[in-house]
Amino acid sequence: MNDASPLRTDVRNRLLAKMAAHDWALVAPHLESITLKERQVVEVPNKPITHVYFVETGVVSVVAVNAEDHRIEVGVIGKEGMTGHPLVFGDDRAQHSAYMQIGGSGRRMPAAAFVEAMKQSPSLRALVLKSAQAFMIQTAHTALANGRAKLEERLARWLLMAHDRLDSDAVPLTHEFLAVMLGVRRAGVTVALHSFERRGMITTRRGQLTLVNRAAIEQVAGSFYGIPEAELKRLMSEPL
Amino acid sequence: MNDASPLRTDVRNRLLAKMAAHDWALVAPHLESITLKERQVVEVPNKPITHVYFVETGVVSVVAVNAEDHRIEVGVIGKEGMTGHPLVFGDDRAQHSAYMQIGGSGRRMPAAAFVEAMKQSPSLRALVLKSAQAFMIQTAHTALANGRAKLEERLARWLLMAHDRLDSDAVPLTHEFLAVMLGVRRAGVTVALHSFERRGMITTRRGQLTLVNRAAIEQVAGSFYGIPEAELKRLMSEPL
DNA sequence: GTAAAGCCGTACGCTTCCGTACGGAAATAA
DNA sequence: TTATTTCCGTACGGAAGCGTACGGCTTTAC
Repeated sequence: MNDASPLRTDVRNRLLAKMAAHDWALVAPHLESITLKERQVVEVPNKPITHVYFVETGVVSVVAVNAEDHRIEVGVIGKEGMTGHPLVFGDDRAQHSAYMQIGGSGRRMPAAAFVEAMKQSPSLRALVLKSAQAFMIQTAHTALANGRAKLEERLARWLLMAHDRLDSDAVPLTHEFLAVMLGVRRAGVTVALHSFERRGMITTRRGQLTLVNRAAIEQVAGSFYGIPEAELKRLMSEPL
Repeated sequence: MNDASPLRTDVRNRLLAKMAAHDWALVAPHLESITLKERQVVEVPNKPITHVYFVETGVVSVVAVNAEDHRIEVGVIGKEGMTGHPLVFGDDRAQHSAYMQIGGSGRRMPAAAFVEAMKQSPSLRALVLKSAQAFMIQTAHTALANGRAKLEERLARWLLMAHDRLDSDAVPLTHEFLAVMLGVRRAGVTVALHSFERRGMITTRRGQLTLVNRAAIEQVAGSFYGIPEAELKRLMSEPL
C-alpha cells in the first residue's frame, strides 16, 4: 500500500490518512484546504449538502432540530471522521444542522465529486461506510446518555469526546454553547463546571476551560463514555 | 418492473416489496418465513449477526446498552424495515441488543447470504442503505426526545411509532416494558397512561392498551413525532 | 382450587433540573 | 474612556420524575 504521495504527508484527517493510494488519488484532486471558523455552518437541515468536510483540527457539532425548534446535539465530528454522511447513504440533503463548534481547519471537496469517487471505488465506499457507522454508534449512545445520565455525567462525556478530537487540553467554549449541545440550562452547566473545578478536574476562565485530570472526568462520565470510542477504534483498525 | 413473482404476493415487508425483481430473485431463495415471538432475541451486542429479519408484523426494539447495564431503546423496526444494519455497513456484529418487543412474523435470511446479495447488486445496496439511513434518523430523533421531551411526550411518541407499525390499534405491552424502553420508572408510565385514558386517548387493560384517539396522541407528542416518519416516506418513495 | 407469579394503582420523600432573573465582571466596540 | 455586549455566578421557587414500597387484582402454574 503506497501512501507516500507528497500531498499526504501533512494530512491529519484520519479517514484521508487511512485511504488506499488509489482512493487518495481519486479524492485528492478535489480537496481544498480550508480554515473552519467557529460557528461556521457546514450543513443545513433539508438543504442539499454542498461539500464533504474532512476535519483536521476543531470539532463539528451535528444537531437535530424539530419543528418546534427543540434541538440537541446528536454527535460530534473531528479529525477521525467526515461530515456529509447522508451522501454515503445515497441521499443528497442533510437531515441535521451541522456547524463548527470549535474552530479549526480541514479539507473539503464538493459533494458531487465525493459521490462520483464513491461510485468508482468499492474500497472508498467501504471506508466511508465505516465512518458513517461509527457516527451512528455515537448517536445511539448519545440517546442513551440523554435518557439516563445526569447532567454532570453528560457534561463529562462531552468534554471527553471533545478532548479526544483536540490537540490541546483547552476547550474554547462558553457555558452557553455547552448548554445548547446538551439541551440543558446554561446555569446548570455553570454549576456543574464549578463542581468539576473544585474537584480539580478542570480549570476555567471566561470562554474556555482546560482539562487537568482526565482520569477523574472519565470516572464521572462512567460507562456513558467509551463504547463509541472503542467501536471507532475497532472499525478503523480492521482491514478494508 | 416485474414484481409479480408468485412468492411476492403475500410479502408485507415494505423493503422486500420495494425490491426490484432481480434483487428479489437474489434474496428470495434464502428467505425463511418465521414467527417472531415477543421477547425473542434478534441481535446480541458484540455478537455476530446471524440473520437479517424482515419484519412483517410485530415490532423490534433496538436497545443500546453500556457497561453498567444502563439501557435505552434507540429505535424500533417494523414492516417498514429490517434488522442487521451493521451488515449494511460492512460489519458483522451487532452493537445493540435487539428483540421482539411486540410479537409477530416475518422472513429472515442468513447474514452471509445477505452480504453476498449486497455484494452482487448495487440496487439492493442502495435500498438497504436507505433503510439504514431512515433508522439512523430515527435514532437521532430519539436522542432529541430523550434529552428534551417530557415523559408524556416521549410515551406518546412511542405509541405513535408502534401504531405505525401495527395493523391494529391494540398495543400488547405491559407498563414495565414501556418503562424499560423509555428509560423511566414503571410507575411513571402507569400514571401517564392513566392521564391519557382520562383524556380519552387510549383505553387500557392488563398487559394491553388501545389507541382510540390518535390525533390527540399526536398532539401530545407534538414535534417530537413526525420527522423520521416523513423522512422514511421520502427515502422510500424516491427512485432507486 | 389453591398457590404463585405477574401486573397495576398509589403514595411519600427526595433529587435533579428547570424557568427566570439579577448583578457583576470581562471583553469588545465606539 | 466610555458604552455596550457578552459571559458568568448565584439565587429561588417549582416541576418533573426518581427510588422505593405496599397492597390488591389478574393471570398462570401446579
